[in-house]
Amino acid sequence: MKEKPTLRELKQEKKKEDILRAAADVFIEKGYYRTTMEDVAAKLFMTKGSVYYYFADKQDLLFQSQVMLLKRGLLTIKEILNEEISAKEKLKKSLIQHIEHLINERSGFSMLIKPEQDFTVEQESIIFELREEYGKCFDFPIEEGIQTGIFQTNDPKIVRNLLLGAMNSLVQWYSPNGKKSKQEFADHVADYLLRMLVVDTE
Amino acid sequence: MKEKPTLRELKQEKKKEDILRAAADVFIEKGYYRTTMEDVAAKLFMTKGSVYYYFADKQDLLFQSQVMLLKRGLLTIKEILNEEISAKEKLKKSLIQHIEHLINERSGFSMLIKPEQDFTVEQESIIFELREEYGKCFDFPIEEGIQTGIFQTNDPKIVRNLLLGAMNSLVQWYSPNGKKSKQEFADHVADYLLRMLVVDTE
DNA sequence: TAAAATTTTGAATATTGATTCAAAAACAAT
DNA sequence: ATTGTTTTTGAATCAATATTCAAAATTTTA
Repeated sequence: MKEKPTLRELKQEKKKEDILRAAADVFIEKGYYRTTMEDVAAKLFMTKGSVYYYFADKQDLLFQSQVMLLKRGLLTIKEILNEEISAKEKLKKSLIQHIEHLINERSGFSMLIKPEQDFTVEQESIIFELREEYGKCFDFPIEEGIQTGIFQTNDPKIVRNLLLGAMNSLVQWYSPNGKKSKQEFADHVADYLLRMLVVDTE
Repeated sequence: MKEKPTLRELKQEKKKEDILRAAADVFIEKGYYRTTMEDVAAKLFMTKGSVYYYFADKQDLLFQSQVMLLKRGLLTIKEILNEEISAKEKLKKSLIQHIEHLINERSGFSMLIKPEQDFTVEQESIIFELREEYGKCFDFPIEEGIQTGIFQTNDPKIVRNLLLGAMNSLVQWYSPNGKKSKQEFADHVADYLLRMLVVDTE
């Protein structure tokens, strides 16, 4: 049943890939809704009509580019699982792998709307201030804890961001149907997060 | 210079608030780009024209509703800072507060595009599968580590999600201009995250 | 090289949804 | 009740793009 792929088919495959890469790039940079089909086409010096020859519609482009990114990430991370190393090493390597994937592709599991892309500069700076102020509410106790020695870290800023990032992700995966009550859940999550700062058991 | 607010002005204030709340709700539920001004208006049994009487444009609605949410969150979290408790207590309380705020408002620091909102059901389920597969790559070593006793947690799923959430947030705040090299950075971050699982110092 | 198949083009169409606005309705003050 | 002010309405406008499509260009095949 296997057909030999003709030259043409190979070419077509390549073109599709190119388009997907370009699309992913632009989507990541400008956000899905703000990119036009022309943006994508322009990136490859084609016209939008051409893009439609390869892909059904804009949504298809988003979908397939997401699949591509995910598959690409999966490939490398799966290799790690097969290595002959301790679970801790394995996890650490996977984390590093994922982090580098994120940094390089600038694209995570979910697409973001960055407000700075829609707001005016004044609006943007106001939001920025508020977020800073909010962040400070975590920085203060962290700094205090470092002073008094209950927290151990050389990167308070990084940890702060990790804490906030981990929490904010809740919006996506928290389900109120779990076993735990809201309070219990919040309490446990807070404990796990706190562990990032507290190394010794008291 | 202070003017007594007339009945009318009070009413107007209230209406504005109502609209902002409604807008925030719909934005959170459907995502900014997918909500129309009519959606917002309908939520309050008004017509879109009316909304324009109170707000300049859609963007303004997004901006002001974000400000509202942020300010509301700030209010409660700031109180915690003034309490007479240890830094660790303070941080924990703040974390819990933030977590509950997130759960209740279903809105974090950034707006996300949830694929389930744009994709067809088939597309959605494919993406879902891939993400699951990806997540598993972290679950396996975590489970293994729990078995062998190097990891301590009763909530591997939660921790897994926290790890991924924290990492994915990188996309938003990581700057390549920091002191650390990419590798160093990834390594440190991974170490902090690992702390969530490893309680004892070896 | 000619015919057939594939790919590209860009203008035309379609749709969606934001924004405007003049008129109507509701309201407040005298 | 009358008049002036505020608010609401919904139809009309406007703009931006996604999408289509027939014709032109290109490539492959024989």
